Amino acid sequence: MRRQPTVTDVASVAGVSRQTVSNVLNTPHIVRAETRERVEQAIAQLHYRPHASARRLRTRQSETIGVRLDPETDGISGSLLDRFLHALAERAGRAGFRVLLYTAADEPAEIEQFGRLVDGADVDAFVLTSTHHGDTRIDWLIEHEVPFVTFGRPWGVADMTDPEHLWVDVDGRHGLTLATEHVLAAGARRVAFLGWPAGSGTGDDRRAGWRSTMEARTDLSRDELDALDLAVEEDPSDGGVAARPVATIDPPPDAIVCASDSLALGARLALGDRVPIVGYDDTPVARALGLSSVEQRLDEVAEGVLDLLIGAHRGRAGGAEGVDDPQHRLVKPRLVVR
Amino acid sequence: MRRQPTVTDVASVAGVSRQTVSNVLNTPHIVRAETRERVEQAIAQLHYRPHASARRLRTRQSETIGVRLDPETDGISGSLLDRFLHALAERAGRAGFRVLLYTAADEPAEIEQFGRLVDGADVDAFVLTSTHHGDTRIDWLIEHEVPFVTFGRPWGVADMTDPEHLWVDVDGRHGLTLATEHVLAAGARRVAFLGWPAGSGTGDDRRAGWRSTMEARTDLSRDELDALDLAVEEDPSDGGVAARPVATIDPPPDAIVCASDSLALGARLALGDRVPIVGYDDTPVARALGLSSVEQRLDEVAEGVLDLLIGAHRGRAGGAEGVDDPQHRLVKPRLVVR
DNA sequence: CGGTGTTCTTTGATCGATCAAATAGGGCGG
DNA sequence: CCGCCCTATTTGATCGATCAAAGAACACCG
Repeated sequence: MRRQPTVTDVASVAGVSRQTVSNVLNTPHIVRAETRERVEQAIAQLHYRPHASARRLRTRQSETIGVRLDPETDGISGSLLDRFLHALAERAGRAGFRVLLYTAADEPAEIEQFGRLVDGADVDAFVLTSTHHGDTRIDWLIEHEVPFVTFGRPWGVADMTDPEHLWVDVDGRHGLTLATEHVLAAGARRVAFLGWPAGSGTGDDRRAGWRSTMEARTDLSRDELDALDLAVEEDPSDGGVAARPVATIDPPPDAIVCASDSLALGARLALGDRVPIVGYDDTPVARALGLSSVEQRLDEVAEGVLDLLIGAHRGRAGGAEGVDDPQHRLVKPRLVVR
Repeated sequence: MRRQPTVTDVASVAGVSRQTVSNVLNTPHIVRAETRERVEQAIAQLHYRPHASARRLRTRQSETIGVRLDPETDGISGSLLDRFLHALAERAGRAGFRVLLYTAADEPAEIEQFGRLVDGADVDAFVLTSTHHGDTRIDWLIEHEVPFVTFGRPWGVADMTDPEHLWVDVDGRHGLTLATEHVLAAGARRVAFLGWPAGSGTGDDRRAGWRSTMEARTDLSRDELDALDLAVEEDPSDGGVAARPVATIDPPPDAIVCASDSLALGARLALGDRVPIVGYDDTPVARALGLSSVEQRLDEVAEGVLDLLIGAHRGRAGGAEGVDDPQHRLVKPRLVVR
């Protein structure tokens, strides 16, 4: 590893000054075309690459996004974060950003990390993935004016439209509408929903998608719907036992739409392939079982996250033109039919 | 975000010079205890944190490890990388290192990334995860003297003991020995192996574990063993169809040990729970199905990777004392019994 | 008391880039 | 031909830390 060339080296080869080289890299339009070309040749000839740390020291921007890697590796949906990360890293790379990982055991530890990463100019924005109501991390970030975007809506009522809190989320309600309409169109009438107990924002949102579709498209009574609405506590290591209740619905439902692939797997183990089942997340499990599943468009989520972040980063909120709510974005999921 | 305090601020509060503050942070033992204490108080009082980019510019070390996020999100074992990453990020954090993600569509693109990240002083070492025989990335890194460690052995014969190529891997052979002995101890005699076609280093290694155990512990003939040795091409989206051949073994085996949880899922779908099945990787799928599975100790792998990297980083190879081969480390997996 | 180490601390230079302000080179109207 | 403006380029200072070497303080000895 011999010494890297610097702007000064490039400058002397091109017969210009340091600053002109810098201008070619950062504000090419102010450099005369002919000069620019000479500099670019010198850059190519020397294989010059700017020294990122030096630039960051001066500009006070790291162009790096911090993402916490969740400790939760249990649950079949674990690979979701993985896919999201991949989409994020890829798009970030294209936009000239890097993604730095960090871990933290709990919220105070994570806030400690925020401080370290921000003060050290390692990171200039964060993406939070597992947010919850009353999240102290969000308060800290807002208070310290550190840009951030969350993947996931804040389910507290007032927070949802807070313009300081940028978020991107997937429209789970719409996802379950798609799933439910799909099985209805295939001839089912009594479609059951297998989800989690009320109280989780995400779960309730998905349930609402099923319920509203059933109300609109079928003539089932309120009681009949209640009987088809199953809520189970999920335990990733129970071998699908939690989903057993689906087998007790009497008479058996024509189809089942689930709030997760993990629940879908449980239903599949309890019922075999007699009843059509639709999962949620389109994980490898759904693929392996040949189940239809609602796919979260993680690439679009990642794109949204970056749009919002770059918008905020540039001082103004919002990215794409013509979007009604430039601080928040709801991505429509897609049904993968198998 | 008001101006961060700098070493100079700390110095003036503590009544010492910049360099003394720097010494307190980097080489505390050369500072007199009394002075050190005063400086530490000033640091705490001002909430001073060193500016990482400034330090990196001067020291030419980023204390950051680059890891590529694999595009392959298919396959049930997808979450493996996720778990590895988490373990790596966590341990790296403790050792004062950061983990930077990058993506690349193919090998040339990845090598391009190497250049960018190294020249920009963003990263000073890499961890490679999906290596293959004749990997050009490895040649590049060795040629450019960039430290790296691979998770996974190079299966080429000569490469395996190359002292320039540090690697950590999991002893898959041992894993299948554990799995096979487990089902034998439970009373099985004719234990089948469900794996991939010969040619993949990892797959052959696992097969060898099964085969050698069967040869040592049972009186089955060579032909009988061949009949129990199944190799199938795996396609993550086939709904477990690839594994169907397990149902055709005649007479049916007493148990099946698999080269992956994904294959185990296929076997499970083909055979139901009549036959004990042992998977590999201990993914959420195995947990959900209640299957025993061989667990790769990813935390130990991550630890090994860091040991080797830090060793190489400090100029001498190797980490822990008393390890016979300081450039390579083989982690013993563990059988999770369910 | 001067010389000679030791130990601890300070000073000046530097890493590689960008910022801010100054300078050169035209073009053009008066 | 001068003055003015505009554009393209250069110069000096700076970001926040560490390196290398010089300086101060003190003890010990002949």
